[in-house]
Amino acid sequence: MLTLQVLRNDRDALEQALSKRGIDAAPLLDRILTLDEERRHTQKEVDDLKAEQNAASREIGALFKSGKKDAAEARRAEMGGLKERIHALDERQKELVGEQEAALLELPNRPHATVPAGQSDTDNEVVSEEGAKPDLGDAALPHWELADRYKLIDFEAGVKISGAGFPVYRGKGAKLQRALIQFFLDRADAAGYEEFIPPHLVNADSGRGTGQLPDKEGQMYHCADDDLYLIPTAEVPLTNLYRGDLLNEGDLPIQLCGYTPCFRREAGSYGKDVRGLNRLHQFDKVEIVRFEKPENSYAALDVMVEHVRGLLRDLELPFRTLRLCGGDLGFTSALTYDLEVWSAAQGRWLEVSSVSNFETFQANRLQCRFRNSEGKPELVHTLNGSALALPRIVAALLENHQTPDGIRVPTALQPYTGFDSIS
RNA sequence: GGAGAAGUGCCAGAGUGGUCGAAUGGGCCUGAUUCGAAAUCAGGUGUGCCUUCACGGGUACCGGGGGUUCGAAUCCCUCCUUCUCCGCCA
Repeated sequence: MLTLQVLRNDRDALEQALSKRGIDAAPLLDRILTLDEERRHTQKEVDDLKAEQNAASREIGALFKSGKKDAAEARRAEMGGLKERIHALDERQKELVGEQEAALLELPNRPHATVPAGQSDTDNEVVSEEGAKPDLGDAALPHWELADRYKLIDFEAGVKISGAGFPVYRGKGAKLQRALIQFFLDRADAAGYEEFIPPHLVNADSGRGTGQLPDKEGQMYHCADDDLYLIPTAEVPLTNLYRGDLLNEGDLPIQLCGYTPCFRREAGSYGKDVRGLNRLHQFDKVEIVRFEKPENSYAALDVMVEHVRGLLRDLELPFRTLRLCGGDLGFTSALTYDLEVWSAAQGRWLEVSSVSNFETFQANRLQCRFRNSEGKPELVHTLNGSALALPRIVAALLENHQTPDGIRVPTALQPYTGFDSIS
C-alpha cells in the first residue's frame, strides 16, 4: 500500500510511473484524493465537536463538585444533541476511512525508475547471462523421465494421496531435497541471515501485511474452521515478524532467512508448462528477507541478487538475470530481478528466484517503522528473495547434469548429499 | 475441552466514573558537577489523525471490537492472549 503522502505530494509523477505497468491509474488516484479531502474535512468537524463535548463535560464535573447541582443538570440537558451529531459524524468518518483504505489497497506499488515499460514477460530486460548451456544431444531426457528412471520422485503416488501437484520424493530424490535445503540455509547463514522456523499457517492480518490479501485471496489454501492460511511463501511469516514494530535505527539492517514448504492453489492450466516439477501445489523453498533503511535498500537488493547468483554458480547451472518490466512486475514490488535457469531438455528458461524491493509498500501495510536520525518514525524498506526454490532447481539439476551413466551431483553439493552421482 | 486469575507507557508497577496520556521507581536522552567516570542534582523522554508558515493547538489511543454515561484506563457485553489447576495428547 502506497502512503497517502506520496499521492498528495506526487500525484502526477505517480500516475506516470504506474503507466509503466500498462494501467491508467488516474481515475483511482483522483478518487482517493477526493475521498481524502472529505475525510479531512469530516475529521476536523468531528474533532471540534469532541473538543466542545470535552469542555462541557469538564464544566459539568466542576459544577457537581462545587455543589451547584441545578446548574450541572441544566448543562447536562444541553448535551444530548451534540452526542448524536458526534456519533453520526464518527460513523461517516469510519466509512470514509474504510473506502479510502480499500481504494488505496487497489493501487499497486510504484515501479522503480529503472523498470522498463512493457506488457508481459517478453518485455523483460535480460541483464546478464552466464554459464554454458550443456550440449546433451538427442538423448536428453526431461526431468520427469529422469525422476522416474532413477526412482527419485513418484508423481502418481502424490496424485493418489493428495492430488496433482503434490509430488512424493523418495530415496535419493528425498535426500537431494534435504541436501539442497541444508546447502541453501548454510549459505544464507554465512551471508548473515538469521535462520527462523516460522509457522506454516498464518492469520489474515499477516496475509494483509505482506500483500497476499486481499488481492491474492484465491491463491492461498484457507482453513475455514480456524480462519488460517497456508503460507504461499516464507516471506509471509518472516516479514510479519516485525509487523507493527517501531525499530531503532541501529537495529537495521535486519536479515532473516527460513526454510518452509510453500502452498499454492494455482488454479489453472495443465500441459507441458506445468508438467513434472514445473508448477506445484506444495514445494520447498529457502527465503531471504531484509529490512533496510530506505537509502540502503537498492544496494541491498544487488547484494541479494549476487547471493542467489553465487548459489546457481555453485550448482553449476546456466542462468540469466532479468529485470522485470512494468507489466510483469508483482503488485507489491517496486523492482524485481528474476533468476532463471536453463532447462536443457525442455529447451526453456525456468524461474527459480525472484528478488524484490518493496520499498515502503509492505512496510506501510505492516506498520513497520524505525526511528530515523532525527528521531522521527519512518517506514522501513522491505526486500525478499528466493534462495532458492527447490523444484525447478531439481529439474535443472537433473536435466543439465545428466550423463549416460546417471546424474552428476555438483561438487559443492556432494558434502550435503553424501553421494556424487545418481544412477 | 472444563474451572479460575490477569492483560496499563521501553520495563516494573499504581490508578476502580470527572483537568489521567496516565502516580512512583528503573531505563534512556540533555545539562550541571568532575581532569574523566561513578554517585548526585535539574530538565526531558509515546504514536496516529486533523489543524498551523511556524511556535503551537485539537482529537484519539491504558489487549481488540462494541455498549452505558454529560464524562470511561476505571462500569457492562464480546473476542483474543497469558498464567494457574483439571482433562486430553505427539
